[in-house]
Order: sequence, then structure tokens, then C-alpha cells
Amino acid sequence: MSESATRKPAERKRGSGVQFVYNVLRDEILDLALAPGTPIDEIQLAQRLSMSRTPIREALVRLAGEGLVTTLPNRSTVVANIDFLNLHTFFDAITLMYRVTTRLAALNHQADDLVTIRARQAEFAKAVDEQDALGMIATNREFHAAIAVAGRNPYYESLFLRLLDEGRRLLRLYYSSFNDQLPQRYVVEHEDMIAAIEARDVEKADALANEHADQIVEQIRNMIARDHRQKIAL
Amino acid sequence: MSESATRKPAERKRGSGVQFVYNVLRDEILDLALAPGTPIDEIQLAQRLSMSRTPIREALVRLAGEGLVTTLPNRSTVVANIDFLNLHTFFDAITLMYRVTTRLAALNHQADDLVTIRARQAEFAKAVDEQDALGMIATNREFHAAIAVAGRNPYYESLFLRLLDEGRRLLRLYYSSFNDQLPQRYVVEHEDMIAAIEARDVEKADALANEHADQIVEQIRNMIARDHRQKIAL
DNA sequence: TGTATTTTTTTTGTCGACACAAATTTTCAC
DNA sequence: GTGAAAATTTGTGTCGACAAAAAAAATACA
Repeated sequence: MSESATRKPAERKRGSGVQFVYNVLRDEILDLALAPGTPIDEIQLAQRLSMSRTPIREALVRLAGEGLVTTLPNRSTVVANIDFLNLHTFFDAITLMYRVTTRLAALNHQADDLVTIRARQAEFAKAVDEQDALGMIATNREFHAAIAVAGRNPYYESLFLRLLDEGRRLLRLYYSSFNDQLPQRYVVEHEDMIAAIEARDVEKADALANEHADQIVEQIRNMIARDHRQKIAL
Repeated sequence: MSESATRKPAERKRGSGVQFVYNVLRDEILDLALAPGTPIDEIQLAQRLSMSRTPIREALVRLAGEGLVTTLPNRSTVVANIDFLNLHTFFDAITLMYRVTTRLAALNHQADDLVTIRARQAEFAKAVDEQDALGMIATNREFHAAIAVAGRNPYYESLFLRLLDEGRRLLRLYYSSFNDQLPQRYVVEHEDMIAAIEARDVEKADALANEHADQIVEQIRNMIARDHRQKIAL
């Protein structure tokens, strides 16, 4: 189906098989190219990527560990569902991780961290400027991931990345159907966060991250509410 | 080597193979039966557990996802090292998770949650009373895991469990070499936490969790410091 | 005797095949 | 025609084997 998925049959380096499958599947899941609930047929996937089932299975185990797929015993593994009923737990966790990682970045960042963060921010600003919703989602993730790296706590970083990915799925869901105008405000907020981090102003970084998270959560909430009304109207 | 590892050659249900390997390895890693840095030979392990390499590898992938083993490309996977230089990131994260899960438990717990928590606390108190250091480590984990469940946020829960496991390795390291007297204080602190949760006193639960975490962190720090002096003395 | 190079060994990554479990279809009884 | 039981199909879980990489051993050469 997807173009990038049916590439070069057999000219890959040994040892990169699992990684390749993992990347392909991960991208397709996060981009909603594979809808939540879709069963993943190992044989079919093996044929599509022209490799054996063994590396496919190992990639699936990895994805299951990150919660992106669910494995039903003796039955097919399916793309993880989005649990709308418990979204508040997601909002709660991602807000806390926004705050904690930004705080720690203000505390622990080193010189070259800011270079990376600014580069990501430039990419983000570009995506917003071009009204590229999908690009904005991706670059926003990388921006905050760079901040998390600067915070130098791998435990927070891994949870945060997981949450950002989950959020990417959510946003992708709504941006694809509504084509919103992209909020320029986020660019400014990002700039403020960078400034606070650079100044090592922990409390300000925290407060800004908190506001930023609230903004995003609120936006997602609005999208869901709007979507809900529509569904009821039909 | 280990007794429990070389059991019943081939009378296991289909589909439980990976789970079995995962459990065996996990226990051995957390109990330090497999020392950090030990290479894991797939063939040898396959013979020991009398099964093919395939389920072994899948279990290893899972363990790698949880950070309990490290996979070197095209080379053996080794038991994850304990990063003493960055222990502060561990202390920081586990303290936050102690607080967050206990807060949420006070907020969201339901009736039967308290039953489970009290049961775990009883087991913990028994282990402390019997001066069973290893039992105390294990039951303490289950006690806090039960609180995390009552908090009803799977994101926090999974990170917390990972951190508690990492802590189990750390504690195991020192209890095996020093045979400390077990602090009765923890039992009382646990009781206070249960009371705060039951009363739905979020702030008090938070404060108690914070103190509890500080206690544990401080104890680990002392152990490490003591260990350090010994090393230098030699 | 020490070092560079080749050969051997060890161990991983991948493959194709088979066995078993669940879902699906078909058959059969009533 | 309807429902239960049997047969078939579909797809996972596991296996043994092979090929490629890295490490270890052996050899050549100074």
C-alpha cells in the first residue's frame, strides 16, 4: 500500500532488519496510516517488507512494550486503540512531563543543547508558517524531545517521548479531519521557554511549560468536543 | 545453575514460552543472580530452559525495552549495568513517582483498592518483622505498586514499576553484603500513607510519600557511601 | 620475541517449515 | 430452515538450520 513500505527487496545490512520493520510500523501507526484496532498480519507484513517473520515478530514485541500495539495471545496483534475515556490520565501525565523536563533543562542544560533546541524551534516555526499541520506535529515533538535531552534524566525522557508519540496520534486524528488554522501563539511560547531555559530560571521555565501544556490540552479537548457534537448531530 | 531455572523440560502450554523466559530472566536479573554486565548467551540459555532460541530472543527484546538488558548489535546482549554516576536522576524520578502515585491514589482509589493495599502492607510488615531483607524489598515493591494501581494512571504506573525494579536491584546489592537491621520506621510510614489515602487527604499523602522517598534515598546513599569508604580503605 | 595477517571458532540475525490454537465454513441432524 | 457438531482454513508460536559478523586462535613475518 504505502509507497515507502514496499522498497528495495533485499539490499539491507544484516542486523538492521528489526530496526527497519520497527521504524516502518511505528511511522504508519503514529501517522494513523494504520488505524487503531487494525490487525497486523505477520505473514502479509513479511511479504510486504520482503523478509522473514522472525524480525517482524521482534519488532512487534518492541512496539508492544511501548504500548503502540496490543498482542492478543494466539491471535493477531492489533494497533493499539486510543482510549478516549481515559484521556485525562494522558493529559495529566504529559503536563507533568512537560513541566519536569523543562525545569530540568533550565537546571542542567549545556551550551550545545541550546543550539539543538533552537534548530528544532526553527523547524517548528517554519512548519507553522507554512501551515503544515503534520509537519508542525512532528517538529513540535522534536523540539520538546530536545529539551528533555537537555534535562538529562533518561527516565523522564523515555516516558515523555512515549507520551508525545501518543499525542502525535491524537493530533493527527483531528488535524486530518478539520484543517485548523495553526496557532502562531505556540511559536512565541516556545521562544519564551528557550529564554527561560537559557537564563536558568527554573520557576519561570516550569510556569511556561505548564501554560504551554494547558494550551495544548485545551486545544485537543476542543477538538474532541467539536467532533462529539458533530457525531451527535448525525 | 539456579535450581528453578532448570525445571520441567517440555511440559509447558503453547504461547507461554516467551513469558516463561521473560519471568526467569527478569527474576535472575533483579535478584542479581545475573550480575550487571554479564553476557547472556542465547544458545546456552536455550539449552538451560530447553526451548528454541526464538522465544528467548523475543524475551530479550522485551527486557531490552524495559532497560534490564542492553543489546549490542551483532554481539551478545548483556545484563544492564547500574549507572552509579547518574544515580541522582534515578532518585529524582522515583521520588516524583512516589509522590504522584500516592497523590492520585488518595484522589482516585476505590474501596477494594484499600483491601489490596492493606494486604500488601501486611506482607511487608511480616517481612520486616522476620528480618527478611529480600522479602522486604519484594513486598515493599508490591505495596507501592498497589498504590500506583489505585491511582489509576497507567503512564505513571509503568514508569514507577520500572523504577521500583531498578531500586530492587540496588537494594539487593547492598542488603546482600551488609545485612542491615531493617528499619521498623518504614512500616509506620506505610500505615500513615494508607490512612492519608483512605481519608482522601491528597496533600498529606503527598507529603508522606515525599518523606518516605527521602528516607529510602537517604538510606541507599548511606549504603553507597559506606561501601565507598571500604573500597578506598582496601 | 613481538606484531600483522590469515584462519578458525563462536554467536548472532534471518530464514523456511511445521505444529497447534482459534476462527470460519461446511456438514449434518432434527 | 435452524442449530450443533465436524471439518477446513487462517495465522500464530516454536523449531532447527544456515549465513554473516565479530572475536579468538593460529600462522607468517620482521
